[in-house]
Amino acid sequence: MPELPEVEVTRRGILPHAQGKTVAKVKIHHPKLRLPIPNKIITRLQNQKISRIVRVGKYLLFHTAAGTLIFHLGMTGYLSLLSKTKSREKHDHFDLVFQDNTVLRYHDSRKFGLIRWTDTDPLRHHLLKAIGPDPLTNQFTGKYLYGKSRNRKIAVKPFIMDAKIVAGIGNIYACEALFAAGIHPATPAGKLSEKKCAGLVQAIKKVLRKAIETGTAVMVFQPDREWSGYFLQNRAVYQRAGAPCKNCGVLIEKIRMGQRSAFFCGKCQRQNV
DNA sequence: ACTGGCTCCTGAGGGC
DNA sequence: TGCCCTCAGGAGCCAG
Repeated sequence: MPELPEVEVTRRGILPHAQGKTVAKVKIHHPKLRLPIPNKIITRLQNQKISRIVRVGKYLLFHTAAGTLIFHLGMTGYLSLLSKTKSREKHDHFDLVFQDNTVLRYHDSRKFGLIRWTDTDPLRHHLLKAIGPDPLTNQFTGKYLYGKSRNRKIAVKPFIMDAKIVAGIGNIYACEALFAAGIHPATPAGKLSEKKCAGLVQAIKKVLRKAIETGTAVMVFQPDREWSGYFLQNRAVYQRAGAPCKNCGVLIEKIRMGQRSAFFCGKCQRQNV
């Protein structure tokens, strides 16, 4: 599952190969995603230059003079750079063919991804307008999180996974950040002190930055090499149920919260806030 | 205003 | 070896 760090490493990887290039052709192979890929992008993107590629949460925005292509990789989506037309495989949905014949290809087996187009400001697009700040920006502070969490009874884990609060924190990094901050995932969000909120925000930024650094160092994104890296190598709790906590040795627990699994150390992560 | 549950989809993995 | 069942999960949407 591409989480925010994977999306950011994808952005950095494709940047030198896609930004500044002009789209010669758009090919929609399988339009069916979470929403169908709109046909209008074929004409809208043709002959447009990709001026900037920006990330907001887990969304990637490809800006052109005519409008913006909005990408979300969903659960299983990834982008590949191909030096020339390579034979298509199952679940290849979409190609951006640049004037120099390089191809940016979108692959997504579970079809949870999303490709949208907007002629106007993408931040006013209905998918993005209600979204909270990106966690790596200066708008995401302890004070902000403290203010948003007042009177909220929801558990802190689903709270920080709510895109309206903060954009793009998925299950893996929610678990990892809560471990790093020493907060039990079931703690009601409204019970967190201002200090705990500050610590949680710092933990979120830290685990995300570390994953981005690791991924950037590990992944060499170049034509004909497919992007497929998920940075699970240094996880402290995620999918480690039954294994000893790296901090205290107590066995990591797994509980079901809503529709998601939460992993945590019952000794290092407390509800006394 | 909040909260929890449903839904889309397919590959992986476990059990037998 | 192979079949079948269950599960995982981002996030928008909807009902209570």
